[in-house]
Amino acid sequence: MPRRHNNIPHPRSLIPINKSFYEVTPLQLAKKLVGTLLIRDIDGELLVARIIETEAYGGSKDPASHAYGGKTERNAVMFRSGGYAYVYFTYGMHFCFNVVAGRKEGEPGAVLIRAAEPLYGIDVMQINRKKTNLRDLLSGPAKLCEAFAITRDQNGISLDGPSLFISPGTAGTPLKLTATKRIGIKNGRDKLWRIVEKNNNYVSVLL
DNA sequence: TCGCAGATTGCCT
DNA sequence: GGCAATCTGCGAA
Repeated sequence: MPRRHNNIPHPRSLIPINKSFYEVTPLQLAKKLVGTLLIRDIDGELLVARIIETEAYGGSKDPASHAYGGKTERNAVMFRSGGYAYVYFTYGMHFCFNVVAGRKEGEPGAVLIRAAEPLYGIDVMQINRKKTNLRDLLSGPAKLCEAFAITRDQNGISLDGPSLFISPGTAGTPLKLTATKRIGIKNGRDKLWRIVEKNNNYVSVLL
């Protein structure tokens, strides 16, 4: 059972975070995004989850980033200013959802949303995932996309609603974060750019 | 609980 | 043609 969050407002009252929130470096944004709420509205069906694990990519020189080596059609969204969704397809069957970071157009950077804690619309997530186990519902970037029905169609959209946006949630409350090495990459392994919320009962298995 | 193999498309060299 | 910011099922311990 996920623990309860009594301090979280009703989902219908959630509003998108200001664009300026995203106008920082990828690493800074990766830390800021932990504890915020990801909201998805699919034809009136509301899904809400609390982000608990992220990874930073990009900056000026990061060999693990899709933007390393220059701009292509695939990674073009990463070169925009902050606050856009960068969704890519990988391993022939999975989508991954990123939040573009940065103030200036032309400087690539993004934060991969790796895991979240389901709060509202759990039944819809279970249907989308074809799984009922709560612990496995959003415990990975591709799982999260499947549960939230995020596909190529969401690539490049602005994260200020209404179908997909991020809300402050418990942001501002002090959180205990752990920085570790990033998962599933070949280059740039030295960087501790994976951010995980510590002492989270729901996701402690991921550490 | 842990580790490994297989799935399967498209991007980039 | 190689390989990827992954997940799942299965078998072993």
